[in-house]
Amino acid sequence: MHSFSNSLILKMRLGCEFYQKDVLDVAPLLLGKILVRRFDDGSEIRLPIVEVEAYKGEEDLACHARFGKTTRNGIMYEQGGVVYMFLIYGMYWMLNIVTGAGDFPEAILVRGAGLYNGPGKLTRALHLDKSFYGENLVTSERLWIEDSPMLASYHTTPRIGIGYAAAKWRDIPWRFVLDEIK
DNA sequence: AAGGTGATACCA
DNA sequence: GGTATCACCTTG
Repeated sequence: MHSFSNSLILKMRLGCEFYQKDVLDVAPLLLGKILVRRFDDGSEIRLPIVEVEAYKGEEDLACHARFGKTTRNGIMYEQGGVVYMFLIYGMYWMLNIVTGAGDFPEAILVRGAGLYNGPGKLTRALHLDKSFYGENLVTSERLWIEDSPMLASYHTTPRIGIGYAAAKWRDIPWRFVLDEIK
């Protein structure tokens, strides 16, 4: 009875309904969920998500959609549950989870999972790159997120690396960080 | 404190 | 076509 529930609950992939809500609702819910990367050889890396940031709409002056829809950010306008990848500083691919019901650009940057503390280090460790642009987390065989019964507290701060944005958006506390377990 | 690195987006 | 701009990480 105990082992039964372990294997069922701990390996439950999140469905589209999880992602197709407001980005500010989904972002904190993502903390503690298990990011799973499956490689061609069948091996898997499973890491609890510990840090995320929300980017919401064209009026959010820190969001890539602030100048409207382009080829790069187009996937942000899709229904939640797909992946938005972009390259930054010529070296690092950023992993973003698109959320919402569609026709509105919003996504969550995954900044940390497991022991990987930066968004660039995480994608390097998981071998995530441009080929994951548009990947569907509900159906993909190589990348998805699983539910976790973990209960955890978190705190919020302003987002990182967006100093160019007007104060209102620079200071808004849309970074969500899992509290350390002591 | 600063440099490496390249896709994207904009202008022309 | 050219150029400015980055949701970073490492090294010193």
